[in-house]
Amino acid sequence: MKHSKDIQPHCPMGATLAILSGKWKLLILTHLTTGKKRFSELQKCIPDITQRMLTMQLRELEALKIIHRKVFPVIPPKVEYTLTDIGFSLQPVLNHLESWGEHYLKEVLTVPDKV
Amino acid sequence: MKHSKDIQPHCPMGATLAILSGKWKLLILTHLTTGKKRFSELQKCIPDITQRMLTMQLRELEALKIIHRKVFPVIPPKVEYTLTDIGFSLQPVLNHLESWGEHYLKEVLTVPDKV
DNA sequence: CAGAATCCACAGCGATACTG
DNA sequence: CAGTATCGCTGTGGATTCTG
Repeated sequence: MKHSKDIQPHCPMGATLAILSGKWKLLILTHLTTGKKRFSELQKCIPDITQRMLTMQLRELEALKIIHRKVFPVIPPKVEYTLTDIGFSLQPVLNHLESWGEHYLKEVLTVPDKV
Repeated sequence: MKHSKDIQPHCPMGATLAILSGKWKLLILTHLTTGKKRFSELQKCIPDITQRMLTMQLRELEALKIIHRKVFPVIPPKVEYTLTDIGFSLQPVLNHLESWGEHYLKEVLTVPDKV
């Protein structure tokens, strides 16, 4: 059991977490739900990410079959990223995560936090 | 923006992820959904975790108001951990995550992975 | 344009020993 | 029993430079 990236077929949670872990995957996924994006477009959407990280996370997501990478053999290079079917099926999950997050923040910020 | 632990009130996703990140939080949460547990009980439930890590993750979850820590001032010490209301509200989210994970694993393992 | 390669800092996690 | 304290490894992510 080296790190959390190892996906065991027996552990759905581990698989899910492997997909959601990483600092930028959520952002990338979110932006891809609005349609296909080129590498440079993603960079604009997520200004703080470096090329290196964007590349790495995209490759991971590709290996996990969450996104598809379409390379156009042209000069200058052009690559388009799209969600796969499985990738799209993540959307409701992400929404659920987000709506819970809102609920959580509201609750926690409401509680007077008695020390 | 140092690391992903920093929760911004504006980002529900970030909050949610901060809660789910960490190697053991899911396990701990899962075990606590079945009722209150003492420190030593959690250790038995999760044999591979070290005291240090168990302590750390529990403290994080406590700070995030996901669990409650009840200390009994007795000798020997006794501490009970329970889920807070917000902690309990996480359950459906976790189930959703898990069921998607199952779906995902089934799909991905099915696809012949054409290279 | 879309990356690959290299170098590096630091957070996460683990092992072990000690304590009220 | 339920923790601290200390040490160290390793992986993740960042900055920068180079390329087809």
